Amino acid sequence: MTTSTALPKQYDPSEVEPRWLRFWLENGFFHADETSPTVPYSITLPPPNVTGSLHIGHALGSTMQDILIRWKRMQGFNAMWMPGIDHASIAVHVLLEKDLKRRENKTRFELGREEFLRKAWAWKEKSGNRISEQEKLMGFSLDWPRERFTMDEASNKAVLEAFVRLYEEGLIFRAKRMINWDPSSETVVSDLEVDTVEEKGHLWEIKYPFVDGSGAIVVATTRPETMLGDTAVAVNPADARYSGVHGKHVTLPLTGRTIPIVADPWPDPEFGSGAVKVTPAHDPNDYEIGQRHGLEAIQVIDAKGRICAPAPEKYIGMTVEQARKAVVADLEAGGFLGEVKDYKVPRGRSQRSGAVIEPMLMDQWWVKAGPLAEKAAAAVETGKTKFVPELWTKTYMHWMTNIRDWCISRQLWWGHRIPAWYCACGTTIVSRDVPKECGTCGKAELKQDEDVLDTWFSSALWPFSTLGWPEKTRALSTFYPNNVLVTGPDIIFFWVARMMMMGLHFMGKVPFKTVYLTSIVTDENGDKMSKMKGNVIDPLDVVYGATLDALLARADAENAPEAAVKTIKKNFGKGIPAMGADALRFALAALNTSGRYIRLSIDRVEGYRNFINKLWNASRFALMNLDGYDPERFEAQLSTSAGRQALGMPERWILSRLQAVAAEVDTALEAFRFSDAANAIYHFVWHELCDWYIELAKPHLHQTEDLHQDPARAARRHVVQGVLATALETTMRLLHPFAPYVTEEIWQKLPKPPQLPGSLMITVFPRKDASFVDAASEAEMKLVQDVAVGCRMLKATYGIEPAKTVPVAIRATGDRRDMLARFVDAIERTARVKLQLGTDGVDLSRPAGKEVINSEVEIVMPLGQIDAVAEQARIKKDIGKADKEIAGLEKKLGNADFLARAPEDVVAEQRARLEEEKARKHRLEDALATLGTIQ
RNA sequence: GGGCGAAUAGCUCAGCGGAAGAGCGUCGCCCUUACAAGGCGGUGGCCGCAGGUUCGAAUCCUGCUUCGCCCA
Repeated sequence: MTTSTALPKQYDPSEVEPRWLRFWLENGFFHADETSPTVPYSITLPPPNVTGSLHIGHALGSTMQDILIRWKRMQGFNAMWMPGIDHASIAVHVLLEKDLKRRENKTRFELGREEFLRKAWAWKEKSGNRISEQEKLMGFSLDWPRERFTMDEASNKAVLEAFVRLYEEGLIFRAKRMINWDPSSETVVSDLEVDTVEEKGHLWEIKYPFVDGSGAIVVATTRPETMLGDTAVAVNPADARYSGVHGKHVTLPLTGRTIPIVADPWPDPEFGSGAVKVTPAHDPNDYEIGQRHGLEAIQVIDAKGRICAPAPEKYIGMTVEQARKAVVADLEAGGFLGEVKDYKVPRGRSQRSGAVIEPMLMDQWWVKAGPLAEKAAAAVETGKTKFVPELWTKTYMHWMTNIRDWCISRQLWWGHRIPAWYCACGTTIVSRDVPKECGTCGKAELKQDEDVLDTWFSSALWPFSTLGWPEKTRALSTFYPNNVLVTGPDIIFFWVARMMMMGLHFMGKVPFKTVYLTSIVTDENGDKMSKMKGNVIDPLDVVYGATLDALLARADAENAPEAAVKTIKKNFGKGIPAMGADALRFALAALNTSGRYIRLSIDRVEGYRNFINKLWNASRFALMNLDGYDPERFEAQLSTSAGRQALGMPERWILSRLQAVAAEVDTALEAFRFSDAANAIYHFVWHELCDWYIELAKPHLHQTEDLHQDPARAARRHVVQGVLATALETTMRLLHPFAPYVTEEIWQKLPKPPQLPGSLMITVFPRKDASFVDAASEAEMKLVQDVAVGCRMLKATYGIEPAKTVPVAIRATGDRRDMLARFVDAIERTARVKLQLGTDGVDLSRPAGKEVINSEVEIVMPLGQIDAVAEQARIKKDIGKADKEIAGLEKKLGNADFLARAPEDVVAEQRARLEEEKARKHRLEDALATLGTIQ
């Protein structure tokens, strides 16, 4: 019979997802009320970078957050998930400047600050909206009315407040120190934004002649051009070769400058000649040496990375590369050049622009990190904030205890402008508002600092600035601290550490109680995904599908290299089929084990799409067979013990299993073991509910003409309908945080008691109900399954079609025989056999397949013909296995130490196993013997 | 150079002191009226190597080998 609930055979996410997304948004289910008296549970989404679109790393982290948020929301918590976008100062600069160069062949300086910022805001508008849109499509239940941007007015207010307070407390200061300079973007970058890579270079030896004409000292360097700024030569005081030269002076070639030789522990006698040139203005180690010896720091490289005065006229204006060649040529011409060797040179490169970093001495703004780090380290040490997986604690602690001051000023335009003003009289004013006049000299002509703050400065305030800080808002008191932060381990230093420092400083409390670090998503070969490589999997392509042409067109628009195009053709030759958001989300959860990487491929997602489809079809089956089902009547029946007794074994079994799964999911999620939770549901749905329960339910669900004349059958049918509907309904709740769309769709269609809320996402998350746990039914079902599988195996072994029903006899003893007697129909149904208990009437001398289930149960399947040799081989193999087991157990039990020292229950267990295994072997030998008499 | 980790089925990974597991793949047989995005069954492991602790080690300890990552 057909009903109006007939569903398509294949689940179609594209039809389902938009409907429920709209429904959830229109009903405001994602929004949390800060005045609610219920217990809060809050997470702040790591704000995606405005330069990009949602990538697979976001999809992973955000899916885990949504799982937590939806789970806790269903558990009755006041769950709030804070959305937002990050302004990504330097990344936007790199992107816009590149674009500017290509389209208009201009630099940002030619365009001007105002016009550049206009472009940046336009970019933000477009890109920011796209990211939010993508997050919605993934089904993320973010609290959209609260959405924020790290450069909006409220954030700016927070940034000003934080800066001024830290300045007043002496924790922000301005100082001339060695910094990392990116000459391509013309800005400082922090230590963390510089990657040191070994590149091919040379080691040059240069002779610096002694002033007194007594020869020359040889120094080794990888950067000869910096010699223009040398102010000393350093040798190790322990280096006997140079003991006579301390305090002597040399003439610096090409400049004629006289510089001293100093004794300092830094030079490694093993390196080069053992003597090094010292350029305090352009090398961090040299700067240290300079500090120790009071050396002058002479800057010879300017902000654009070009040689500048006081270097000799001829080099001024050259790039570093050009100057290196020129200097080396001139040294050689002057006879100053010694040996030149190939050498691997460690070189700093900007993570963002890729430019070679120039260490420079400059005036910049700094955060004094020491005192802040001390508290941040203590908070983790005392367990106020925990890292999951725990091993990241070490990474965090190591950095916190070796903290360096944080350079926060950037010579960029897109960002929070530093709230500092300078007066010609030399006064610096740091203020929340634009100051009208100089407090020292009264002059009104004040100039604001041109620079902006490091993006991470505003990000560090994010967990509380998003909740209204510095105002004392209700939202802040309700949702701070957050319960969890979910982010990647790559930004522990950049972000997690700094939120800890700022949160503790300004709020007096840690910003989050747990930090869950996600794995890194790689391609199926374990390579990091990158557009340059062409191995990226775009989450929305997986959700909606993409043709190869579409993928190639995009790669082309992004100027992807040839190799990337090749990889795309290879990896996605047939394009990407549409998987739906649920399949991707579930895949990410199921693959998210505690390893550091998740190897994702389309095939893996496809497997989980099949799972979603399986669930869909199980529900479809149920809905086709639930006519006449009355949820209230069934609920009433379950609430009485008499009603419970009326449940059949399979019903009690599946409800018992359901409790186990609910418990597993709960404990797994508590421990952030997303894959365990997902796999528990997967296994339950596929291998218990579908493979067994539904199969056993089928005969009882069958609608027949005489049903109304057979009250017992009708009652039985109703019970089975109820259990099936209940199991599915509970499964939808359990699965909802992982796969919100399909579960909502199915749940809405399922018949259920009327008092439930209007959406699955606001129902109650299942808890294990011990009253449904039924060990006896689980044991009985195990026996049914073992026997059914044994029958299927025999059928498969003898090439009998699975669909064909054949007679089998079961030899069973003791209570097993009684048990089996009760479940004959179940075995017949699931194994497709005609079952006879006992071997009466079976001619045991005729050919038969035999399978020993355990010491008490054996299957005998009479056959017309039998390949006795093959069957003997099969049984012998099984005997071999039993022999091995027996030998191992006997050895163990023959060990007096084992008997004396192992716990009693373990010994008893091993003894029981040995007995069981011996009996099983006996049966197998019988089977083998009978087989020998056939023929 | 310093630190952190990983080596288990063909692949990806669970298990972390008392019977070697899952998913995917692979190989058979099946369009059995929920699902071929499916069903049924099978195959497949010196748990990296060498020592040690223990009655008992994939699991704890030490060393080695090989691969990652972070910091200098």
